[in-house]
Amino acid sequence: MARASSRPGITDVAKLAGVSLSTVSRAMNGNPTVDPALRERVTAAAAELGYTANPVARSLVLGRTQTVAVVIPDLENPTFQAILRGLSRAATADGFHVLVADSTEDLDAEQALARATRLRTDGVILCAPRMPQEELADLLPVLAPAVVINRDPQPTTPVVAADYATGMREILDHLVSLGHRHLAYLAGAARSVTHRARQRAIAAAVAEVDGLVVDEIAAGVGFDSGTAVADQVLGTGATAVIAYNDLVAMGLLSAVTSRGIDVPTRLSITGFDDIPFAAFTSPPLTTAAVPAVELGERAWAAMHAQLEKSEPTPMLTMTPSLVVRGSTAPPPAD
Amino acid sequence: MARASSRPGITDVAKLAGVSLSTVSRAMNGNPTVDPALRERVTAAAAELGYTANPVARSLVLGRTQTVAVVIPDLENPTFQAILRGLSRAATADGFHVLVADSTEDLDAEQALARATRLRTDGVILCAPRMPQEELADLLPVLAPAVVINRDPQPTTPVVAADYATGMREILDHLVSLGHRHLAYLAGAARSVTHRARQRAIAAAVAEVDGLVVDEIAAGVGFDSGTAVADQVLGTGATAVIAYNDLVAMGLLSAVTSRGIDVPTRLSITGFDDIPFAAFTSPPLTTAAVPAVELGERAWAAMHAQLEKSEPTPMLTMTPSLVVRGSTAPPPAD
DNA sequence: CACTCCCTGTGAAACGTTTTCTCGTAGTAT
DNA sequence: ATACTACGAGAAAACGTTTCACAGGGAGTG
Repeated sequence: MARASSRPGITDVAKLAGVSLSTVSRAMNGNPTVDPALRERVTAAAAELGYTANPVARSLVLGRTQTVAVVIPDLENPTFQAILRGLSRAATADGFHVLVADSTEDLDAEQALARATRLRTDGVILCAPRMPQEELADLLPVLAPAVVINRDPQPTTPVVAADYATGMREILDHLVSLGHRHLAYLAGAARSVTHRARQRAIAAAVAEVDGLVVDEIAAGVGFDSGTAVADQVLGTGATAVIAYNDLVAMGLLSAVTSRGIDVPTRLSITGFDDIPFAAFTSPPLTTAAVPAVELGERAWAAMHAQLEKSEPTPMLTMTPSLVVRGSTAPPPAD
Repeated sequence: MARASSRPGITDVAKLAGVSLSTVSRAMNGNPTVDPALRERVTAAAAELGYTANPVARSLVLGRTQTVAVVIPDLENPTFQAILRGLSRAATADGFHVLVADSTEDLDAEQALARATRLRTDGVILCAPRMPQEELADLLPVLAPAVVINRDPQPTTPVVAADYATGMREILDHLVSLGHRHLAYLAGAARSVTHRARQRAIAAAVAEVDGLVVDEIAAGVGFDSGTAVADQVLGTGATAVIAYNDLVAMGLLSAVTSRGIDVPTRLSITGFDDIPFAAFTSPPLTTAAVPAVELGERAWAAMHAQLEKSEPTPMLTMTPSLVVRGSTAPPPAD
């Protein structure tokens, strides 16, 4: 007999309903080979006891946990927050749970975290823009099933990504069409895949547009990185600056504005991502909108497909859309 | 013999090391009663096989999962994001995993979600500002161990909360000291505990300050709610408006600015929370800074204390600090 | 009336650990 | 030399479920 304090087990239900455990299990799981009358008795007994099957025990025997892990480099970054949000809601809608692991930008922790969380979940969605490709290639097989976000195509793992190169090109074209020829690019994470995509777009634009010059300035990925490079940016004489992301753009915007430089008349600034607050700076930020929530949803869909139908999803890329707001204008006349 | 495809089990390690399962288990768990030489052999065998104990099986026998659930009403809200961030990092630092459940403001789903996640975790941290107290009181015992965020004290469950009444009072005092006597309060979630705390602070201020009038206007909790009530706010003739939170304040700020009303010279606006972007609106927002990250950290500490030492934490409240920025000024002279 | 077949429900094994209990061996003391 | 202690290792039970293999019984058919 079970101690009264503990949660009721399947045995308790069986005893109360006067059947065997197996019958209870089948009845609860909707197995059609169980007599309706018996099923009725069982569900009644279960309801009376407030019985719910222990998911841990189920997981052990079934070999699946109904849970997936999401590894994110930085929960503070609005883009990753949006990805997590889209993913979490989509997974919940399908009856799955989400384990969230914030690697806090720690490259070493990232791997370990991914492996560790995989052990208690059915798969991991990996958002690791800075992890070296080689390391990633080693990691993915042990993580399978996995889904990777914002990386180049992988041999065996579905990738869901935004097309940063195209988004970047749209920004470049926008600035060029405004008349800018001397730009500055605030590079973020040097090792990140999305940074290299941006560089490709820049190289292509420089090759195609006569007289276009783009100075690359090392910066970070946060607001502070933007403020920190303000003087350096102004020193280049560029008439427009392409920030690595909206956060950096906002930092730069704030710093140059406080130096008395008007945006956009004296200097144009663009961001990237279109985070929720990009529309509310002054002036509001021209940026390339990355559909982060949808990225998360698609990542879940790719995972779900592997889990249920063990059907691999092809590479899926989504194109950011240029959002022109008030932070860009033609270069000053002088 | 195990099929080659599967992960190595404790039996495989035992076989390779030439010992029994029990010894492997003891060796891996650092049980001191195992001979150093044997332990050596076991760890070597484990390393060779790449063995890691199956956490699900461990959880079943140990009765703990090393995982906690966090139930959040809305992953889109920056304050909840910050709470989650603080919580997640603190829990990870202590070797725990975090299951995140976004109830998407759905009151019914909230309960079910909390109960369901509790079954696969060791406890749940509940952030449910709108759940009726009676319902909460029924729920908490079944969730135990639990920690509640931003609610009034509960009989058996630790509560970690920001003192919204005091924060509100500081805002009120700030506006009064600037000379404002006619205020508008944009009420957010009418059923939320923090709304009632704000109301108490308003009532107290009105009782103490001669001639102080505060009009309460129903609004929501998001940016759009702020824009939606702009005309209504202007219609009251109030010289300063206290928004439910920064999001609402930003919406209002945006709407009144686009109507040509200057903030703060014609109208003062205050927010609440001090979300990351409150400093970057124009003008930057005067607000009461809620230490959300720390709230999350403390919530984890309270949970951890229950889990390890089964020692209940007393009610813990943190006081928001007034951050005066550019969105408040003395009322217009006329 | 008897045999076979099918449908239901039961018993038992399995999932991969931890841990208690027990046993054997070696060392020490009388 | 014998007996007792102590310590380390193995066997087995337990965690709570699912599911396979089997048995029992009822019905249909020859």
